[in-house]
Amino acid sequence: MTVTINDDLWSAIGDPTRRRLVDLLLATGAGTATSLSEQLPVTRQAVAKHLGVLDRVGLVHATPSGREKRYQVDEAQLARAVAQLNAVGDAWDARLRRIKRIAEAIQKST
Amino acid sequence: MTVTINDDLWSAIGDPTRRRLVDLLLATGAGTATSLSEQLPVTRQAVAKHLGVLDRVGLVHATPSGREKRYQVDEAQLARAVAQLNAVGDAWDARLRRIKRIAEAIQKST
DNA sequence: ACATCAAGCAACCGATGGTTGCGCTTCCCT
DNA sequence: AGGGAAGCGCAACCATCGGTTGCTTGATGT
Repeated sequence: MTVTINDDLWSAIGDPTRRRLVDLLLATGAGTATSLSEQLPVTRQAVAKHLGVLDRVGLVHATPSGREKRYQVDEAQLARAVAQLNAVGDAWDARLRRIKRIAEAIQKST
Repeated sequence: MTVTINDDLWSAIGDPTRRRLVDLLLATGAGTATSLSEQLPVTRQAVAKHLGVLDRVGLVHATPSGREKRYQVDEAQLARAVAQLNAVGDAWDARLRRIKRIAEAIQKST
């Protein structure tokens, strides 16, 4: 039984830089492309692109304020993403436990 | 507190096709590039490449047998990957709950 | 012995993560 | 009020990656 997941959402958080971006936004509450890029080993433009894809999948949400553009995490969408992570993790975990159980049963019967 | 994770392992399971590959291998126990490609919407060569990266990060393990090359999941490594999924999920979940708690406290105090 | 099936190269293509460089708007400071 | 600095957006470019097609090579089974 394959877990049905939204590939867009998953691959959004599949990128390590974007994951760190989400981490930073969660830690500081909000940030701009420039402020975030100062705490990451990539340029502002790269951060801006990542914020773009995070925005597109709804994980993050921007509010322009003068010459700045503050981003912050969309909590509901992030919760959905976490749920998907858990779903896949649980499914694989169940498979692993089942395999182990069968393996033990075989071992016992020999 | 950022969760320390192995980016290689994560981005290995970040790709949707590779995730389905792992699913298939878990479901059927083992498979070759050819047999797996028959159950996926991609060519054998694409599957072979994916099996290559899964092999490189140790999520999967090949045993050549004649002209075939049977792959199967490395359970220990997959367990480690699942643990990382859970770690990130838990960290974000904790953050979300904390934000919600603070938000409620602020609301109450106004 | 020979056709067949599985795997391995190699070249190519589009998308993506990253960079540099430039221009434009908004702010702030004297 | 004017002008430099700050922040953003756009464009071109490059390397890597997921995917394809085409061909070769090696084991299998009649």
